[in-house]
Amino acid sequence: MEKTEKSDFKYIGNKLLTWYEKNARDLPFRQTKDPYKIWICEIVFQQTRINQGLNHYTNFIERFPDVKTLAEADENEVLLYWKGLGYYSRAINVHKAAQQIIKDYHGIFPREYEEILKLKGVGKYTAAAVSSICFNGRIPAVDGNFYRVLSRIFADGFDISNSKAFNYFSELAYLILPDNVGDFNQAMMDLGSEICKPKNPLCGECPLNQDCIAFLTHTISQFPVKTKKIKSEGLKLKYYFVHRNGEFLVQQRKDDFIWKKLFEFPPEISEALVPFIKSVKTVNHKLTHKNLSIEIYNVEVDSEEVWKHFIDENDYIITDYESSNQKSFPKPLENYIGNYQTAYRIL
DNA sequence: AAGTCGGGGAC
DNA sequence: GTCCCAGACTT
Repeated sequence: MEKTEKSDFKYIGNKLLTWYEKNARDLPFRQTKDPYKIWICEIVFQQTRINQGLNHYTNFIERFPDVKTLAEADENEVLLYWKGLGYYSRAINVHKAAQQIIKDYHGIFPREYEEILKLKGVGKYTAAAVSSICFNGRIPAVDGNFYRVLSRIFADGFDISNSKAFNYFSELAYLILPDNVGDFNQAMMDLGSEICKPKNPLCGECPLNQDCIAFLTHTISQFPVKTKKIKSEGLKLKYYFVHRNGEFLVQQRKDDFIWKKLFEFPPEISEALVPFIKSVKTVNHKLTHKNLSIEIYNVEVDSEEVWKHFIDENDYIITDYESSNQKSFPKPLENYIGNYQTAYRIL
């Protein structure tokens, strides 16, 4: 059996580039090769749809326009700009990486793939993306789009949930890799999100449909192959919204679990203080969006004396509706605060 | 090699 | 409801 030469399928990559010249999405980060901006963009859009993260990206770049500004910023302010995006370790890591660039690279963004890879929160995908887009690195930025597009083009049944999928589909990507790898990587993103979609792909409009084995054999629905993952058990959380005269108590989470370093309401209150609270209302916030249910006890404290007890005997932080905007809360709690603020102002 | 981390949109 | 998204990190 003759070994397949890499150049045999390179025309596919070139055909994709031709399509990309006419059909590239007009996105803010497409007009720059500043490695800082491309890096931030890649981090923001990890596991995140473009429409969902665009405002965050724009605001983040506006507030932290370069490595130095980001490195010198306070971590909580970085988290504030990440509010609502999810995967908050990305914000923590991106902040650390900026300091890493100042310390280890004299503030100059590293050009080599291996060096970029050393940055906190930067994995093989992101390193490849920055390297190819900003420094002409010849490395495919293999992500979920690559898995899907390549498995269809080659009608390849390799399980994309397999840990080895990254290496496997990297090999396939090299088969079709054209000269302009930076544009190629972005073209694969656009093709994957606009044409070669997970469900109901628009094969009729696909520039590669005559090169796609799955399309030609009418087996598109069979690719990619992905084994199902067992979903974890639902998470139940309980909070006390302890408030008085428009002020309420919060504390900051650790970084070892969900919602890293975000602010939350007290998850418990001391038994001794229970008799002194004015009223307790249970509000069932059915934030079951995933498998998450949150129970919030609305605790209004009547006397100044008891209120001070709460503060003195715990490490809670007093905040109010106005200044809570300067802290990053999990989305469900942010919604709760917003709703309660409305009610408070009306009453 | 498997689990985990958020939130939103499509279906 | 389920699935998926410009993945990386931990164990």
